[in-house]
Amino acid sequence: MTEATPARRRPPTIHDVAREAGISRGTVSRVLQGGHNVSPEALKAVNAAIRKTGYVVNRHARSLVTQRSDSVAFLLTEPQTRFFEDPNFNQLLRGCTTALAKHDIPLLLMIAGTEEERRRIGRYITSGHVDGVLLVSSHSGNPMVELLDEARMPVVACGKPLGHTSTTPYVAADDNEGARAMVRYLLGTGRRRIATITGPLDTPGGVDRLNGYRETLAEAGLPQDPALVAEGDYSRAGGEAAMTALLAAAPDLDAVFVASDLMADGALAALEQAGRRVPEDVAVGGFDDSTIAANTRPALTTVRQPWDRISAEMVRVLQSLIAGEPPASVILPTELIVRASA
Amino acid sequence: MTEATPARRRPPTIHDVAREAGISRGTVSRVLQGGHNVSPEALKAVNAAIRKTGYVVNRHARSLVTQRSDSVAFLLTEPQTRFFEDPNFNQLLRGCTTALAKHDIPLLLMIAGTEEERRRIGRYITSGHVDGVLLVSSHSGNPMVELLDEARMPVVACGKPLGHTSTTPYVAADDNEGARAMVRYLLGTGRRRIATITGPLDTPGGVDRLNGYRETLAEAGLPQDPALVAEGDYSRAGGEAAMTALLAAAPDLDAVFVASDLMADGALAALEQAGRRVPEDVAVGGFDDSTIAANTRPALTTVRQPWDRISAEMVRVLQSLIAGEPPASVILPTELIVRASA
DNA sequence: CTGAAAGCGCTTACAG
DNA sequence: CTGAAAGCGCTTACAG
Repeated sequence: MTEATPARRRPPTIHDVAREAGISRGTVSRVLQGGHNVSPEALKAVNAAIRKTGYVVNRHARSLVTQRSDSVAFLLTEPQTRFFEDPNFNQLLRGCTTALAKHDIPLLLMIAGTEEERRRIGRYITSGHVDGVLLVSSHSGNPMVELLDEARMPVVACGKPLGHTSTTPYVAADDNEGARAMVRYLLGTGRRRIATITGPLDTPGGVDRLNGYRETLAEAGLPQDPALVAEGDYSRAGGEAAMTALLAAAPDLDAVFVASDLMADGALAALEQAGRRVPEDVAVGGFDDSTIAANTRPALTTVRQPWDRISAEMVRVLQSLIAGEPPASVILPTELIVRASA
Repeated sequence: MTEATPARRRPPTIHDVAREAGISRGTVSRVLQGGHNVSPEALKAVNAAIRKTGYVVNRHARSLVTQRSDSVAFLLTEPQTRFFEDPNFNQLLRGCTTALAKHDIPLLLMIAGTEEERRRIGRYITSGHVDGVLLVSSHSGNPMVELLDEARMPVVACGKPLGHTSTTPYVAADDNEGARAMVRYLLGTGRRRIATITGPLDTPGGVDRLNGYRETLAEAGLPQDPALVAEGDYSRAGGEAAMTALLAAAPDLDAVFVASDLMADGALAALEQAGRRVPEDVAVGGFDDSTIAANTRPALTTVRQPWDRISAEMVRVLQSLIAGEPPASVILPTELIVRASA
């Protein structure tokens, strides 16, 4: 209150740099673009002038002429609570932010929870305020997918978007093979009555992991018993409920493959409640290797999703899309992490 | 691959709207600014033209002349892993995103984990690419605080920044009173050997909650026993370790006030390990009322931080700062949530 | 390799 | 209340 607040000075412009370097603004700009067609002396003078003036490019001015925003939206379309409780979400968000930062591209976080938000965000995105979209949504029939597709927006999804005619490129872990690895491991430890708690069956992780489970049992010559399959919703409470249901339907189960760590944590609670020891009576395998996996009791044997690679690939694919290259999806291998629960 | 990709059409400009409405671009712009000094007929014609053309303002062009970016940075300066595991972080991030969205202001997520990131982000922010900063950092001596202060950047912190000469405005829950309410509650249930697991003592939540604990015991005429105080680090593992240490130092404790739910969850594990029943032998009180509080066993009695209000207030204060109003911090009341653990 | 100039899409005094 | 015009800070053909 006592000190006068000096107005923030206007930052130096390309004009200041040009004057300082004693050359034209066009040449300064050329240096900024990579220094092609610029003499070594000019290059040197400009760089010195930039350092001296503390020049930083004005992105608005640049964007106005290039018609690119050099920014990217990270768009959440899931019902809000779900994803904001999911430890995977944080890893993905952090990974994408970091990967983009390396290219000096800011990430705009957008949450399209309500219909109104969807409209506003749709308008914002399709008006050229971002160059592309990192799309996070797992449930099928997401209206944003169609909208973005029609607007010809470069989009890459996290996980294969289900229930669309459009073919949005995506990046995902190999859900099927991850599930197979886990079930093979459980079989290898002598388990024969292996149950599963799936993710929602309108999500790729729900479907593909269930298929991996089924195929592996079939290959081992084991029967498909409907009593051994329960659908969860990726929440802890959902995992607990599903486990309770499984114990009622198939009291003789000796293992359970759970399609997410969070649900597995809930399953552990249900098993404890039922007086089953883990892993002695029932082996429990999770999926994700999220931050909670090492903290469950017992610590969770699980399938690691390579979130660092997933987010890095999402950014890479999106940038290639923005550059006009044709789309391509990528599937990344998972890794079995053995701890105490199986 | 088979279909030709039509180039994205250039969006309509203010010029298209003006032509459509049969008036000048200046008047269109005035309508966009709120419609002051515009005749009802012109207003109507412009609005119709906007609808017809599907016009959306080009923010880059606008920012270029207004020298404002109409965007805000959400800046994380904590060692990355810490905050990305903290359930509070998600609530804060979601709340801020939603509150800003109502003003049509995008949130740019920035993570300043490494020294290099700090430098790059500092340059980005102080170059006018954002109008203000929502700062998340709890540990004292954060170098970004000084930097932003020198650059005269509008910034509001989540929680009082410690160890700075600058007086960055902040928004926080009433940590002291929240701790008092919990300890009073524990006293009210007859507990007399009440321990505490604090947050890091270079964070406001660490200090203020400890003070609230101490003051309440003193007011009740109880002695201050150093054996009843252990410092945690806001992590689950830290809570577990601290609880184990407390049990060794003060085996007769009958309650523990833990400065975060995550640490309380760890404390519950340690208590179970030690064969102490909760709440019969030891009452456990947490802090935050984060998403995990209802899922611990037993469910956690805790102090709710009003994250929705905190994030809404952070956005409000930041906007008033951007508008040139003088700074003001705000302290929000907490609420005691009684569940099963105490 | 370099400079002069046009233009990106807006806002905002300034006259009227 | 309205239009003409200047200008925000860049990039990019175009000549040379």
